[in-house]
Amino acid sequence: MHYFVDVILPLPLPKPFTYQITEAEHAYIKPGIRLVVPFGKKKKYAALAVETHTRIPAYEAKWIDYIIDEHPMVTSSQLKHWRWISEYYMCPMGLVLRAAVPSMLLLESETELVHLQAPTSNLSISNNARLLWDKLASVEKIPLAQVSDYTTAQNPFKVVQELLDHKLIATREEVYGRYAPKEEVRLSMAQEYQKEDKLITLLGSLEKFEAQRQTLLQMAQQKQPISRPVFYKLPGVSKSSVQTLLQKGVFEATSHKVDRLPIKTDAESPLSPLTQAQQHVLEQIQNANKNLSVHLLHGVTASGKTEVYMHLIQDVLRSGKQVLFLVPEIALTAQLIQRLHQHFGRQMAVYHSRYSQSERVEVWRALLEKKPSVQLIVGARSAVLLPFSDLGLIVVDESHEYAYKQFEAAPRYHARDAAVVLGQIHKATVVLGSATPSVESYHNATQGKYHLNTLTQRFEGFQLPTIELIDLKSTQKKRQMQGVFSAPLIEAIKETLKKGDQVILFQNRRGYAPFVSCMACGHVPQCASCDVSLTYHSHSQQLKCHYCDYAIPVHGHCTACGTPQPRPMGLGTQQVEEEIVKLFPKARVARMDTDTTRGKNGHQLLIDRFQNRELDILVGTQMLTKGLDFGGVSLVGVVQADGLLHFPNFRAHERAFQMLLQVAGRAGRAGQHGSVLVQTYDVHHPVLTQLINNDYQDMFDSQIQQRGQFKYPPFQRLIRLEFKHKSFAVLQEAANWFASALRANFPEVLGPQSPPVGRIRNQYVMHILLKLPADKSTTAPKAQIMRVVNRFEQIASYRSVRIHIDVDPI
DNA sequence: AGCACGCCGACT
DNA sequence: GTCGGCGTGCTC
Repeated sequence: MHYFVDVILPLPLPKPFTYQITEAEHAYIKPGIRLVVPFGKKKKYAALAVETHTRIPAYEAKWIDYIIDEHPMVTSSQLKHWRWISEYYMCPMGLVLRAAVPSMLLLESETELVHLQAPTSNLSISNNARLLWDKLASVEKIPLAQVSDYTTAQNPFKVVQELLDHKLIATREEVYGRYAPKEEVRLSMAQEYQKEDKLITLLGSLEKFEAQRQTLLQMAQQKQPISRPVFYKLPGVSKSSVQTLLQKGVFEATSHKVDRLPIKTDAESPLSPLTQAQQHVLEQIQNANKNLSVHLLHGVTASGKTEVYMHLIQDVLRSGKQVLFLVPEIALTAQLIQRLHQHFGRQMAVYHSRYSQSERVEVWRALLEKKPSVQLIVGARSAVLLPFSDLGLIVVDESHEYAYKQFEAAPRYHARDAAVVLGQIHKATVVLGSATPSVESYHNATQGKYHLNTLTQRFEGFQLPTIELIDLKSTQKKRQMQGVFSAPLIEAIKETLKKGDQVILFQNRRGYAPFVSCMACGHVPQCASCDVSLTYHSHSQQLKCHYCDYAIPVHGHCTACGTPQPRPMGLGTQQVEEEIVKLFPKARVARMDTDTTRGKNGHQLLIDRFQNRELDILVGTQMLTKGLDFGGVSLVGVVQADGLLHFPNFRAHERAFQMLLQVAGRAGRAGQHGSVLVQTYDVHHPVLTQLINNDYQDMFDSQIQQRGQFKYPPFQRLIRLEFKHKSFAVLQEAANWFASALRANFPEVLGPQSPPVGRIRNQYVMHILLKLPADKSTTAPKAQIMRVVNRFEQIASYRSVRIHIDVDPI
């Protein structure tokens, strides 16, 4: 009898691969266990076992090398969920595996290992592990493939994993990677002065130096090294004395890696009581029919959705079940995470792609072991892929956010939809929260697919800002403009600054990217590899492409006709910033967009400065809209709303409404009355009317009517096929072939057409959009598409055309 | 996705 | 004559 195991390799392969195993291995291997398998001529991969069997394959199966795990690293419900993602989003399982599993758990033969110092002296590791670790101490780094040269262990991968788990070695990328763990400086008394007599002598000699004496006395009370910032805050401690004592060698400073989430709070503060309205929603959700477990929580700004979430979470945690709390982007959610941490710190872990590999692995393993310290997971998109075993509740905060949809690389999944499916698998309650729900979600709620819960009351003392439109057509006619600012907006900024309040200016750069145009011939410099105008960056004096790395210095002369001084055109945040600085030279102005927040803590630094009132005016893009609470802002100016309204996408109006309402919500949070001024050329635009009336229902009604009329979601499902090739002729022919092949099977095929940017990195791009009925299963149509893809790939001349499929594109 | 194999241009 | 460009096809 021959025995086989089917495995998923972390590669874009269409199906599992089959390897041969012994009878004993057949009895041992369970789905979810990792195996090391040979692949190709010399590569080795950690692969995931999904099935053992005795069916002899048509090819000669290779033997596996090793079994890594004793217990599955992936749970069966997790596999089920991954399969759904793989099938629904038409993406190979291997890529779901890649997206889900921290790379440290998917070691490859090239992975380089480095030796780390032991944190503690009493190690409980196997003999083989200790021998290998000792040997590794003498070399700088070794690739995983060569580990077998350093150990006599039968299963070198297992030994490596053991050392990784004990943090005795690390993968090179982790050590030198972009996301090095945060360092914290800790202070302690130098060894010499820890003896009481030495200390007393020293104190005596410092009689004339009261500050140093006080500082020293404070340190003498510390039983262990203390974090420097914490020490500074203690009574009697002076910063300069600490410096002096460090120089004298009385204190010692050591640097430690710390968890990004600070102190695990011992005393968790109790939750604040709910209002009647919140209590009502809470009970609605708790007492709902368990067969229909998805709830849309439509709560207006400042209605206290978070309080409801917290009570739900507390309840589920007490029942012993796990909770997943999804946020659109961790970096912009610091305030919320802090609040959750105050209440649930002991049971909570944050999971996020910016966390170090070892932190992610830690969370993964802790979840597998069902540890109470990770009963609540707060995370971005990829947290839906974690090994939950007993989920009771999933909260999707700001569920309308597009950041939940992965669009750059497969698997192109929508975390909100994946969360709904995950909830079904675990029979968990799913709460989708938003002040401006997506049209799809709200439609589902009105159709009875989701429960609808609404919160319309705001906190006491909270007033919604007044929203006013400024007609740019008329202010321009009356010559009431200074650059991009109208007289009423300038006046309002002036008044706000006079009051000592802060101002936010919002300019959505998309669709209005500033470019350089020659005044004489109108020439606009283009990217050499993409079909876009170059964007002007005044700080670096460069013209940059936003789609690739192409950049050229700004010439004093037009490259086409030689006329001096090409002029920047269009309107971007940078110009808004420059103009505001000219108009208000005394104001402290900063800009927040992807250019200024590149760094790891870029956002946070700016947000902190703004919150601490070190800035008066903040200019920014969408980034500003994400749930930030700034107490001092009483004016929000939208520099030009038109770019948002006329975006060529069926979701443009919905998006504009969401974005403008969110940005308006930044004005006047607690206690004070704020105002929002929206500059536009189109004051009668329905979205702007809906905005000033704060009328979500009207926005929804008009959108749902249009979506029905023009056959868009939620009435139709969209699948977008993207084709890329360096030859436009080949691409066009291939895309045309594909479109006609689809038309033979499907009634609604749009395209092929070139997207707004038709060439990126020297590759031409074409799209085909397929519409499928929303009320029928998409399994058969998707299989049909894959058959067309297979036929397509049989044609030699099309073979080099890359196809990407995006299900439910945004 | 990698990576080896293979067929065509710019060099010693 | 070779070195190396990247197009093509395979990996159980």
